[in-house]
Amino acid sequence: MTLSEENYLKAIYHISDTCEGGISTNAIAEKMNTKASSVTDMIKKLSEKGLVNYKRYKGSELTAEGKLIATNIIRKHRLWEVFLVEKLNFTWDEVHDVAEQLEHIKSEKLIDQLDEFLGFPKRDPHGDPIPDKDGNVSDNADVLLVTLDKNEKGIIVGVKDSSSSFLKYLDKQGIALGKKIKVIDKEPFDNSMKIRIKKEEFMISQQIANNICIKK
Amino acid sequence: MTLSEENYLKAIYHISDTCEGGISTNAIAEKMNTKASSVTDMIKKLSEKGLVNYKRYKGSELTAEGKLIATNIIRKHRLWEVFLVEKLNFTWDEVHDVAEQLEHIKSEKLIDQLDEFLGFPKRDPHGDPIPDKDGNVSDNADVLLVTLDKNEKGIIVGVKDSSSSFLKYLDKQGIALGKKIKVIDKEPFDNSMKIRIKKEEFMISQQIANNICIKK
DNA sequence: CTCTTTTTTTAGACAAGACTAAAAATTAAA
DNA sequence: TTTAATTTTTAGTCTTGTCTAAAAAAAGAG
Repeated sequence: MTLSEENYLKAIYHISDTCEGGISTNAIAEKMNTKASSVTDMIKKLSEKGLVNYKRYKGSELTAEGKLIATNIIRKHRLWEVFLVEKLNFTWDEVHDVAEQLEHIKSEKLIDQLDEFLGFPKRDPHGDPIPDKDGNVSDNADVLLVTLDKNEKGIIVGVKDSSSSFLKYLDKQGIALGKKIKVIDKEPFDNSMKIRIKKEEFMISQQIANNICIKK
Repeated sequence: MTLSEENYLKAIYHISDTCEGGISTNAIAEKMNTKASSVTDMIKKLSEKGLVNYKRYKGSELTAEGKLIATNIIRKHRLWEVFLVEKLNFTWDEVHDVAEQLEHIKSEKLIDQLDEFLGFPKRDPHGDPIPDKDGNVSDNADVLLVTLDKNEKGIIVGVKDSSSSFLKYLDKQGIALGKKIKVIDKEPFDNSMKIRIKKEEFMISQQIANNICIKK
């Protein structure tokens, strides 16, 4: 696996998350910041290796093997993000570029031990789930509110913090299980967000958004 | 800096440690497991970038800038080795290949924070000194006995462990400050070594060798 | 000091991964 | 359904880092 091959698999995996069926060459090119012709070349190579299913003009799809490799890279990426934030005092917006490099380090022992060292975390600092070794990703339907981007919406299905003070706060704001929620705006600086619940719009801090589980 | 460029600088730095003057193209080729012609090409490139001084047929030498880059990579390598051994339960013979990858991760913050997280270690698990950010390497003349390879020799200049039981052991074996010592053989499996002091040959364990300081 | 051996460099080629420009297939529109 | 627009692929080129084979320089031997 070259670095480039790994990045293609990861890109296809991520696009597959939001789109159904075969992934278009153009979509991959956009994600990878490259040209469609380059994508075609690489897809052919990955296809020959049995990592994607590809038919000319019909788009691409990861095979089981390709998907396993992709989730493994994502697993590594997210574990490193946890490490950077929890152990090395990175803020959650600083981690991405470094994790993007670290995710390509090849050593099974390294990642297993890192996982243990971090206490087998379930989510990365952005609230995204960390896949297990076999590529199982804990139901992606449930995510933390904090991971939603501007204009995304979902339904409140749980909270992480269940202290009474937190729950009282939710009550006061009219935040309750089963309510529909939409992100109106998101402030990149501190990840506070303006949300709407039942025509009512208000601001909440990252800390709050970090503790609310959403089904997309 | 590409990965390959970094590896060349590192190789030249390491060869310079044992040899004086300009480093021969062949020596670099051997260290890099490549051919002399490839080395010539790369050296030219590094020379144009001002990282090595190079004259046709006369060998190469790192410039101050090249040396700084090399020591920085070595700094990263050795810090990661400490991390792997101290935090992730690697044994000291397992760390090299992984550190070889990690040393190329680019992030100043990462390495600064790692250094702090590890408590600003002075040596890696093999006893080699960790360069500081400015490329200063603490006097390389003193190393741990355990770092010597087969056939290397030196003079005993200190011990790390000064418990009485350890010192008694040394006494009994005739190991004392100022004695000349030569490594006759080294067992890769457990890093135990056969050493010679004054015509007397005997075996010592890695644990012992780890606590004896040598001036080469 | 000349001839041989070794070392180093040049010249030309190749694989990976990217790009541009042009051709082919698919999709959309009239 | 026949043309127009878009998407995808092919063909050919470029760069990086490597290689082999051959030429050039330096070092060693007689």
